[in-house]
Amino acid sequence: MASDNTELPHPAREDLQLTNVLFALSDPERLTIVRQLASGPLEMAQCHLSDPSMPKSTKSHLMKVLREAGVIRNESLGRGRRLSIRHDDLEARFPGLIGSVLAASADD
Amino acid sequence: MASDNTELPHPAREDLQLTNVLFALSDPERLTIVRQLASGPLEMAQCHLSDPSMPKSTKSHLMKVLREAGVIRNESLGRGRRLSIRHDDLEARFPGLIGSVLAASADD
DNA sequence: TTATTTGTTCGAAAATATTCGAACCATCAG
DNA sequence: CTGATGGTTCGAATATTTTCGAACAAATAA
Repeated sequence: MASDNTELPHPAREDLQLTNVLFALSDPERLTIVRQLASGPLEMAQCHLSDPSMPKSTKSHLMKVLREAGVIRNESLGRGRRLSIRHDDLEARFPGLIGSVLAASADD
Repeated sequence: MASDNTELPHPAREDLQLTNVLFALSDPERLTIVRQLASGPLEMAQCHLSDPSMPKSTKSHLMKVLREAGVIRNESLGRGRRLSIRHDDLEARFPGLIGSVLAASADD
């Protein structure tokens, strides 16, 4: 095959926009996702939402917003997806930001 | 007069929600406002937006979102309004957050 | 091959946010 | 009092997000 159809587009580090990142993190459901990824990469199927009955298309959309903002990485892995926080890129562009958000969201 | 009609409601420190704060900061125009307040309180009339022709009702609405999220304080002062960042409250609830946002937004 | 698991994408409906004029209110100057 | 300045609030139009079913696609299991 000529191209890998399963890889999704990710913004380059230098294209990350602070307001996009803040917006992506400003939704409780999306923040829940990011918190689960804080301790390390996770397969999407193991990443649970507050509402377990949420349709997969909605879950996919939440991931899309986070990915397009540059908050998470979404790679094809076997049958599913491997999700991870783009720590290095976020830290390089917005030092301390993701850390303070995660720390603040810890005590809820 | 029995009550001061000119004072607007502000959420208490313990009621500040991280996602509300992130959302308020996720708009470029609102972030511009907050950046101007970073160096100290400002009278609203001296707080300029990127678009100088923006109607005052729109400007007032931007301030409302920031105030209701608990990011800024909006007090009546003489004929106008005195705006300030709620540094202490933000720092108490979300340590380091506002600082990293301001630092990240500095180099744009 | 066929079926199952795991997700993405599309399109339309519903929910939210934004924008802005008009009306209104308070303060200060004259 | 009258007018000018500085701002809030309301309502309606517009724009953006969110939600979710249906259709599709890739990888694995049987």
